[in-house]
Amino acid sequence: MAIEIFNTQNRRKQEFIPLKGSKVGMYVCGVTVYDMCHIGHARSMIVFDVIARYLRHKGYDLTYVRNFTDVDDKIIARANKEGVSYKALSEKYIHEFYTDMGYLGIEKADVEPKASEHIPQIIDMVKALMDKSYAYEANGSVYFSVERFKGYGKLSGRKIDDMIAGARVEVDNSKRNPLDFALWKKSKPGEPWWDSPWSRGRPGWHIECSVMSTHYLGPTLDIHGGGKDLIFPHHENEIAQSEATYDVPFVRYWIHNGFVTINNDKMSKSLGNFLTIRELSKEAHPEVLRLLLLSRHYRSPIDFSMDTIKDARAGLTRFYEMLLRVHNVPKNATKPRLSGIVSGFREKLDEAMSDDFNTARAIAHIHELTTEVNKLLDARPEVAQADVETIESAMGEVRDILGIMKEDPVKFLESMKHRGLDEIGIDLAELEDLIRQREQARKVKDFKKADSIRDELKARGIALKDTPDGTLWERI
RNA sequence: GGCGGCAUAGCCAAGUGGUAAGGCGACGGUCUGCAAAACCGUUAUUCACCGGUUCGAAUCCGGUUGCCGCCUCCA
Repeated sequence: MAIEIFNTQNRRKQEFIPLKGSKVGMYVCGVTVYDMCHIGHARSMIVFDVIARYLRHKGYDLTYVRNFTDVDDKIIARANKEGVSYKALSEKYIHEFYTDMGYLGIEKADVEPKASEHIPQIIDMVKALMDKSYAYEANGSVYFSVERFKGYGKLSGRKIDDMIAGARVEVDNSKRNPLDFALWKKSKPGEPWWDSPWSRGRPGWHIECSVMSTHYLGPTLDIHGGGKDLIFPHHENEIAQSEATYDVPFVRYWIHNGFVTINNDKMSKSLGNFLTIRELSKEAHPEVLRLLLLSRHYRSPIDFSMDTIKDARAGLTRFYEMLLRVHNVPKNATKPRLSGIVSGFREKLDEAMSDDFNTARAIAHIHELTTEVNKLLDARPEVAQADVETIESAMGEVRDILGIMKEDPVKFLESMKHRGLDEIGIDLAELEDLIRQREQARKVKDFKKADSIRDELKARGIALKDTPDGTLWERI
């Protein structure tokens, strides 16, 4: 099934046709490494991780490039404040980034370039823009002239005149037009610098992405992604720089993900509603976070709360319990029972994902699959040996595309239980003792005592279930 | 002020012209000592509001209201 992608450029879904057959080049704006990553970064990384996984699953030969911005005003400011070099600071947070990505199960990109390691290429591109009169020098800095680039504003749907009329453009006397942006910044004392024809300075923010993307993927990218907030000015400026330099379309498909909000507000430090991935890793299993962040379409805002975590946890538990059930049921069936259900599921999964990476619909299909399998096993609790492989292969597909269902069901369900136990402050030995007491009471039909133990545990957040194999517990 | 987005049941949420997916919750049932889990059934004649186009609209167009984002660093 052909993939359709919603292209920010024209706000329509379009069939995905790469420039060079099955070879696909995708560039995603990574992070500026001056602080810990938050849940908003997690969403963006997960969204593009899933897009990369799906493209590969569909057989595309993908080259995925995701950069680190490791020289920039915020990094320098923070490094100076902490009395360390910009390099030491950025390296520290790159390390933290990898820790978080590892936790979330996000695959590495094929190339992860750093701005500071591409200074010669950046200088070359600035030179080229100077030569073509798209850029000018002023006081040792170099600016891009937005008026010289005829398509300026085409991605974000803005007009230069309208923006100048707006009250919030910065005033900078060295610029010819307030919207012009720095390609090269002359460094102040105490800031990192590199020699250039214009000054000892450092690159502007936007130029690094134009340089590194084309350096690794060529002048036209199939896909360029990032958060919605990057549409203007960052991506608009990238288009201007790149198309002015190479005279070919910069990007075929622009993909932008929506924000994560908390109580419907964008996360920001000033609002104090900032949740880091590190903090969350104590609260939630990584697959729960992935499921939560993939449960809404990537372009919509997603609101984050303890309730939505709980929903995601319940959903994931349901999937693993179904999987475990298939494993545990007798393998006596003479004919496979799950093949029809599973092949239907795989088709629907592909249909959902090919429709602009609709992970929300894909997840709904996993729920439907779960219901159908449970129904079948309720009617007759047995499968054929082949059914185990069938369900495993379907879950393997889910794992490859969405990055969930990677764990052994027994281990997952156990870890969820124990994670919950710590949170509500119940000691495992105490719990097991209470369960034993209740078993004894039930044996002698002292249901009053049995029920009171169950009620007590329920009040403390533990639900018991009696099965033919004994009493099981789980957190409510 | 300019540009853009969103408004679907108690909650989360899919759905861009063909007669409202999925999950959570709630209620009834099967099962159970009773429960839980699982399964079955019920839970939006209707998609913020008002007009219009159409044989037909949650979906397209115009307007109104509310919320949000971008225009300054931002995933």
